[in-house]
Amino acid sequence: MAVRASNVRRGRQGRGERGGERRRQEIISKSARLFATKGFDATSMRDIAAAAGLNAGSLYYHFKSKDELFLAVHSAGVESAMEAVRKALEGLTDPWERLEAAAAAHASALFESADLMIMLVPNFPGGFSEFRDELVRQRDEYEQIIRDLVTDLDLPADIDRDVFRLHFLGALNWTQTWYRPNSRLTPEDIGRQLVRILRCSRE
Amino acid sequence: MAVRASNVRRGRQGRGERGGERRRQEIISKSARLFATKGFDATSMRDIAAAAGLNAGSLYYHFKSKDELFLAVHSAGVESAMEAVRKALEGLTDPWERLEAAAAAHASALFESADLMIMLVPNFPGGFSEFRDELVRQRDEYEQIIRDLVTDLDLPADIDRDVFRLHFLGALNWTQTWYRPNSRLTPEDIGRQLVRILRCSRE
DNA sequence: GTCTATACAGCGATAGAC
DNA sequence: GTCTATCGCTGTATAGAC
Repeated sequence: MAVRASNVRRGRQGRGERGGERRRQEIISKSARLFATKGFDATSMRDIAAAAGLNAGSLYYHFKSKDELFLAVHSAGVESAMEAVRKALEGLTDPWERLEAAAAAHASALFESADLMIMLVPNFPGGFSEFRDELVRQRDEYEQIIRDLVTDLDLPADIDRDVFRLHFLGALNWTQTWYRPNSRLTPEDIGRQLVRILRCSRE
Repeated sequence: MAVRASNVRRGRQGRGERGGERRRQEIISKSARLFATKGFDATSMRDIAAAAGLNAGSLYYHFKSKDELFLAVHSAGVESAMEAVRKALEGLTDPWERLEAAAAAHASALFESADLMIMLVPNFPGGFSEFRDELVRQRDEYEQIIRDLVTDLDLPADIDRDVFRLHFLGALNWTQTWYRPNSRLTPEDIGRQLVRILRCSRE
């Protein structure tokens, strides 16, 4: 049975969670950046330890395996994206405006929000049998938000809403592959452009 | 200096290329499937050897390194996609019709064309300093075809054609992540739907 | 909670027989 | 052209001192 996302691996230490939790967050953050840059397989625990200023063995005090660390990173990334999108939607009522705000927030989260991304997870690492369900569950929760946005859209009858949503998220996530900062466009611009492309001349 | 794509690693054996070339193709094909399924790093030369019915060491008669094998797979994938798209464009003149045909061909190639895909290559494997330029060159050659298609489109002035192309290819390539055969839609359907979404009410 | 040291598996690649 | 055997290295993960 899958674990609740936010409660994954908590409370190992007796009660002194003050500094330990910060350390844990630091590891997650550094791992996220490395996973996103080099890929999961190409990132070694030694790399992560070096980035976080620990020795390799010490990581295993906080996470009992590399896969579990990945799960924590994924969880943090999804949660951060959900929060960003929810916040961006506040007060907006026009369906296309809402989609545009979500696209901008998603794109932005992909690159800027601290270091947590991995929305993508093109193919989940290796076997991963134990955590696969939990990863899928996390992603589905986020996708539901987008699904609702698409439902509210006024689309021609011959457009499949599922395909629309998947292409929408696909284009967005793929930006990871080609977008580099210090371009003339910000991530927000990229997201908004996408919605303008999808929206076309409609009002 | 980079090697010509099609001539990469040819003519090792004296002149008996009859069976050897078939073997080589078989290895490329099986590798492509494995790379696409498990990722480059997670696929070992032993995996490939097993899939191709060889022993691990024998692979190095055909390819002098794993990176070089990847290059060959990538090259075959791009060339196959280019051919499919070029063929699909034959005789078509309407810009949106041409884009739709290209999308269908691209999506189809991603899943069906033998087993060569890896259009994607989200981030090229590891260091790859030696082959990187050649990989980028191969991809650029294909992207130029799409670029030309987008140039011919009649788009509103506020739509950036580069962003349009990248989102278009992004959505298409991302299908790899979610599409599974025996869905109610074929890859061609997915591609055509995408163009219909982009096209919207425009004519 | 972090360190050092290390076990042990799996990788890419090579050598040499056939 | 393929096999077997193996080298050297790097990876994850663990044990035990501090």
